Amino acid sequence: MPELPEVETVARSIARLVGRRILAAELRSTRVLRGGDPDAMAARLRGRRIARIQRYGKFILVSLEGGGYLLIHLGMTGRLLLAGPAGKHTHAILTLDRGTLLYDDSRQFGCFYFSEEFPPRLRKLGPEPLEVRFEDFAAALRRRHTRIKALLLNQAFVRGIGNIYADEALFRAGIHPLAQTSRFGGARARRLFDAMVAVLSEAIAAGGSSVSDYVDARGRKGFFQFSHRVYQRTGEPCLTCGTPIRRLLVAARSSHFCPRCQKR
DNA sequence: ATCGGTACCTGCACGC
DNA sequence: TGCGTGCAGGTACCGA
Repeated sequence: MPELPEVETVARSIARLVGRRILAAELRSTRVLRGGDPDAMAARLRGRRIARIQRYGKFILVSLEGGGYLLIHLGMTGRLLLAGPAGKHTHAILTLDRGTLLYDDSRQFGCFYFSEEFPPRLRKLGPEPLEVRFEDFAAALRRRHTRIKALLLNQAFVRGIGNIYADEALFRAGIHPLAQTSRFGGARARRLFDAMVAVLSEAIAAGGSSVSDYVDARGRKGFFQFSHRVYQRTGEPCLTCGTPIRRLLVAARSSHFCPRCQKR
């Protein structure tokens, strides 16, 4: 579910937690703790005040006063909620001096764990797509030898783009998902960069895409799904030319595109 | 060092 | 009703 715009929306919806103190942590799943010991982590979280909440691509990093971090990734089905009730797939419950924070994730592809050090995983991420300079983006693009769809999904290239926004950006740029990146000239790089910035900005403004069940921390749905032009529109007419939207697998992910508007 | 495929998990929609 | 299949916003890990 959650890509950059959804995670940004969630991060904003929990921004009010800065300054709150964690009174207790109940950690139920070891899987989302990434092998950490639940009791030890709960003990490290207890009593700490939340100093800062930042988004890194699709990760949310909660910095704690006095050191230490809470690293959160929503995976495919993760939710951070400011109110209960806890359910079958609630893996973490933080009781704060005012309020509660729940982490819920049915598929358990996400994570929610305490880290003493700044998480090394975050250092391996590429730049933020809404912050990277065009010149750097274009140069990095030409250095890679792969299919553009796979590259957009590679978090070491740019961080935060997932399947929805990769497909939507490629459609807007008129680029086929199988196009080879090493052959990108300045014009195509520019179109892709502009499309990526536009689609992510618009999606953030819309509160993200609620494709099946995504909601922010206050339970509100996004509405960017109504602006999708290709994602999950297989067989429906292209909004530009009327040609039926096609679907193919790239890097084992569904890719939706218009065979007429998007050239290789 | 990069890649592309597969595994990890649960739930849902669909056809039979 | 139930069962099998395929699909789903994610990343990590395995060989080639």
